[in-house]
Amino acid sequence: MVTVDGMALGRDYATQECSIARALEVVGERWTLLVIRDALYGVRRYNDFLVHLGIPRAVLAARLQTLTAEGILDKRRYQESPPRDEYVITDRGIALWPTLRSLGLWGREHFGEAPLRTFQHSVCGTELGTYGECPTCATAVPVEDVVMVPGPGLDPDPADPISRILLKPKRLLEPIEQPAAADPV
Amino acid sequence: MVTVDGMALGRDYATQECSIARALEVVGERWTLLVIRDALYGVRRYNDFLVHLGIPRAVLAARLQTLTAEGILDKRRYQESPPRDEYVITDRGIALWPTLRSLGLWGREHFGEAPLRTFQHSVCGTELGTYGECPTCATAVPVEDVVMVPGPGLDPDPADPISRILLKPKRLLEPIEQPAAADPV
DNA sequence: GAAGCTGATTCAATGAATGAACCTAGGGTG
DNA sequence: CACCCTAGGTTCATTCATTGAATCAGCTTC
Repeated sequence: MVTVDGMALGRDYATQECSIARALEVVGERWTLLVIRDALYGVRRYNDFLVHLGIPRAVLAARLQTLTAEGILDKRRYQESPPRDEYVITDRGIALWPTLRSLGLWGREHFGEAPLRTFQHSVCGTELGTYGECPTCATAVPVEDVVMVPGPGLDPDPADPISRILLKPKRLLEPIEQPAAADPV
Repeated sequence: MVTVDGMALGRDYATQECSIARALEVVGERWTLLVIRDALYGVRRYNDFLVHLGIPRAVLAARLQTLTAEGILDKRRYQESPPRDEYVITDRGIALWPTLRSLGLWGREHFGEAPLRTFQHSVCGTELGTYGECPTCATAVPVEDVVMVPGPGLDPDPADPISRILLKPKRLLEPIEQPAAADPV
């Protein structure tokens, strides 16, 4: 019975007086930032996260709950019969875009061979800078004005349906289109 | 086959074709980003990381080894007798500054009460923007021109000596001054 | 030669992640 | 009604990572 309410010593970064440590307590767990990335891409449903991330179900359920509790995702009912919920990213989650943008750019520059996806300003088509700004327009670009454009490094025939949908250019935050009916090729 | 040897399936984010996932495979483990943060603050020695982070020794050793192998830290000898090594952040590690800056700002804005530290452009004193740029000078600020200034939210009498040194304003990357001799109060 | 500093490694106990199986509630079809 | 399907989970045994304490090794100073 070593239970301590909230956060126990040794399990978090409690001794760190630092906003970075604070942030990492919220989004620093395994899978969490990838869930937020997917939410920015427009993924909203349990099953879509599941197949796109290849995450264990138990971990996904735990992360969705934590992120909802932290105000990063918003769990909302999108149909009543049968009752179905979706997880929509909030402003607090959207505010992580500069972090994810710069992290992705770092990964691409230092570890990527071919650019997998580029992110462009929908107004002018310029690729975004390090933190998600537009070098051409010299302004911060609202996340809803960012277009994700798949690059040549992507697998042209991925296994899961969400990756297949993400092969087409797409605005961030825009919900991914659900396949209307089973219509096998 | 996107497999990179050294990473086993299921333990990493191998199925993710994404630069963010790639980056998180390198810096996404527990403690790793805090080690890099400390390295940016000028921490270089095993013992300084140890006492400042409150990290288990085994984990610190593992992280330092991984980060050195990934080219984020550079292990170099700083004295021969007795042989002593220090871990100095590389350009690849410095390139993570925008990520850490935006993550810290997010943590402060959404979870922090009082600003713990501010980061200013040494040339003009302006607080940096989201990704570490200077709004006044309208330029990207090299990390060595960033001054970390402690804020009012910090514990004025922290336990470990590194935190005590970090109570004074200090340029990033500049190595922390080692206490010359034991001089107890 | 005893003690100290630095930079580690080893080890038992705990906690988290994984993957497979199972569960629930509501629909749709025959 | 029986049956299968889908969406969104929970449960559980196994594996893996983290933790904190103890120990170690090289070198120096007293």
